[in-house]
Amino acid sequence: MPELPEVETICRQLAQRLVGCVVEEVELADTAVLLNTSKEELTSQLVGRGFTRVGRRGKFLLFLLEPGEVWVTVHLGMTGQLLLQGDDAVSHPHNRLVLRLRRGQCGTREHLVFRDMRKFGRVEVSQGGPSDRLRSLGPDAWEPDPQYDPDFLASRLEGRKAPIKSLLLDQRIVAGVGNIYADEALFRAGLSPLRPGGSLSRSELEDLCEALQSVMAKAIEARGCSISDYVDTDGRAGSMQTCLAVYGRAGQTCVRCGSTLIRCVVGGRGTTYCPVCQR
DNA sequence: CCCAAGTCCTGGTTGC
DNA sequence: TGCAACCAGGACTTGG
Repeated sequence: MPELPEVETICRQLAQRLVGCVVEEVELADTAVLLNTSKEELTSQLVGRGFTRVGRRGKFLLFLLEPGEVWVTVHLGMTGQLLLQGDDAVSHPHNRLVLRLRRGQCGTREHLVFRDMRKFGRVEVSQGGPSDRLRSLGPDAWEPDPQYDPDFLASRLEGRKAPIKSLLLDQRIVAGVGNIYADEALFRAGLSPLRPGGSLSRSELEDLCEALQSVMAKAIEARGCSISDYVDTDGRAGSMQTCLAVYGRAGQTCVRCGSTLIRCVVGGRGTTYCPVCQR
């Protein structure tokens, strides 16, 4: 389940290892991964161009290729993986797209593999800028985004009656939060996931802001959370799953007060929280 | 058979 | 009354 920390981990790896590689060949195994992009467009825009920059916005990965400012925007969906493999790359039933690359003039061969079991991931090619889908995103729920602060959160939550958990998952409000870190941040902030978004006080908003930042920072440090399918570009798991206080722990005891953690459904999403610590 | 996930879409409701 | 904003729920996908 790639959320902001998992995508950031992948982004950092690819920024180091993908820049300087030129696309030699495109192997598309499933046209359904393409969004607003034809198979012909994918090939003609990528072959012969080189990666010059790798970035992230929310849960989206952004790749800039030159010459001609060609952008590739990737969303990993639920189970998407981006793997960087050498000549030992092998075919796999869930490989959707493979870019065969060459590093430098006569350098080594690499393969950038987009693998996705559940088929929710998407790849989009565009010129002059990344995907239009980025336009509706709120600021990243993480420190480096200067727009992200309690004031902004307050303005977006004012008057909202939907549960705060659902609003945190709305990428138009803040970007990068998924089901795992929404539950974890609400636990850290001592807030019930069921609270109407507009009912949070100023100090509660500050706590929530701080909780999101601290949980994101810790998860990035742990190189992500490997609950089900997530791995980094080398296929290695992260370690954040061992640090989770509530997600996946329904029926177990609260690490803070010892009460039994409750599971319920909020906005159609499984939600775990402590009925004593979170009010 | 149902569950999990993230995003998009739809249809119904609320509030100005 | 009309309209936009809001909210809930379903579709999509497939292995466990």
